[in-house]
Amino acid sequence: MARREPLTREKILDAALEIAGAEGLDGLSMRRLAKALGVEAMALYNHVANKAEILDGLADRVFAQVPRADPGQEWHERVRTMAHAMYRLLSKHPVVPRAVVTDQANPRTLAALRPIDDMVGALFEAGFDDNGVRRALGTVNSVIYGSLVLSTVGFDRPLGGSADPEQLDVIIRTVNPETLPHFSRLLKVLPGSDPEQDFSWALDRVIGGLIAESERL
Amino acid sequence: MARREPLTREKILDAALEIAGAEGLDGLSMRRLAKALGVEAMALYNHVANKAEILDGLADRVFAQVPRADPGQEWHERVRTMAHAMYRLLSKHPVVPRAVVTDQANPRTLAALRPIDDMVGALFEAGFDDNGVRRALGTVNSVIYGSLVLSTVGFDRPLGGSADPEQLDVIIRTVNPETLPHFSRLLKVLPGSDPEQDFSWALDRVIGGLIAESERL
DNA sequence: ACCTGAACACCGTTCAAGT
DNA sequence: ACCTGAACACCGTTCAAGT
Repeated sequence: MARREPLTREKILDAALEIAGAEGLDGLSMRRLAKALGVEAMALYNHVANKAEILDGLADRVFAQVPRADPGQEWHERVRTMAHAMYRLLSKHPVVPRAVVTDQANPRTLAALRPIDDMVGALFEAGFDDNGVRRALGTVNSVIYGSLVLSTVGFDRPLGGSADPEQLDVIIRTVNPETLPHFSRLLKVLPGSDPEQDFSWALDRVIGGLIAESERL
Repeated sequence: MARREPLTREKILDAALEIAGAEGLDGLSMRRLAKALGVEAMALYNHVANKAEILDGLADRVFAQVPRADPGQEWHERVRTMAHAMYRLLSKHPVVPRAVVTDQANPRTLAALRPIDDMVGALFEAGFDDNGVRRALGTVNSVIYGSLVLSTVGFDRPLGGSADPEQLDVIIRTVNPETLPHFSRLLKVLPGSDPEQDFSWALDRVIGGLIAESERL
């Protein structure tokens, strides 16, 4: 009846990542997590301070998987490669961007901050000054996180999205081409879209803008 | 002892916007809202179906305040003006972008969709085809929502931000210039930044990218 | 028509008690 | 050292009952 091995922080994070993957951030509760580990909720507090520490741990794990940039590449190639890697990893674990943008997770281990440091390094190499790098980093981060959170929401794939074709159909009949002519035209091409490809397009527009700006320095 | 006037949907939304403004999305509960209105929580259900309908109502109200675009302006001026107006309104009511990106709100009244329709119209005028408009809209939306949610989070203003200078100080001592050289250099210019100005810069980079793309069509 | 009380099925977290 | 039971202060929502 006794557990063979006692609980550990690592086992808790393993289970948390799995539950969050299957049931989303809202499905990840201390009680639900404890049940998956065959334990009472309060046992978790022997290994983590609170729920925030668990979410930080998940974020740390995911960010730590972003590969180092190749220093041989040009700065804008490095930015593109890293932004892509972050997007792909975070889209595999949507709980992390969701926790980050709602301020529930705030990764701060060295491994988690390393990718940001590399990205900042690339932007300094582009010739931006301190404030320029802050703005450029903010721009890239906005596109990464904005794309991630909006792609899991009925918004830029508005009011239904490809996830629920039946509801989309209702919207198509609801949105009147007389009152919302452009938007209703757009509804036709929302189902067929690939979020990662659209992110890639957005990122290229942003990096194009950064290159143009860096050439004026 | 009796309330002079009975509860209405409008009064509920007024109170909800005020509570959310003062205490954030997490502070806005049905029980808390009812208390502010001098009523029991269950009374709210006579006027709204559920909490989601309240959040939709808040989003509808805010989006409905975005002014129409001036059809005399060039398409990219219209996109810039509208994106700015949306950013400024949404930053005044942070509960709305937060509810949108977490899928708790999904505005769908005509008044709320009108600004998007205008934006889509401007992008069609730029010469993009259906899929191009979808990607361009996604790019602009990502920057708007990404900037909004990250500016209220300890992230692009990382690990503390200007909101808590004491914690920022701790981070500056924690982030070792030996291990995170670029990032630690950036920490110095995070406190002095203005989120709206940084958004404006990001938006100009994006619109620059869209203009360049439209000229290749 | 509108509101309330009691209840259901949940939360995160604390604390004393058990082994 | 690690885990549990009971409790506290919350959630959103339903439903029968009151006026």
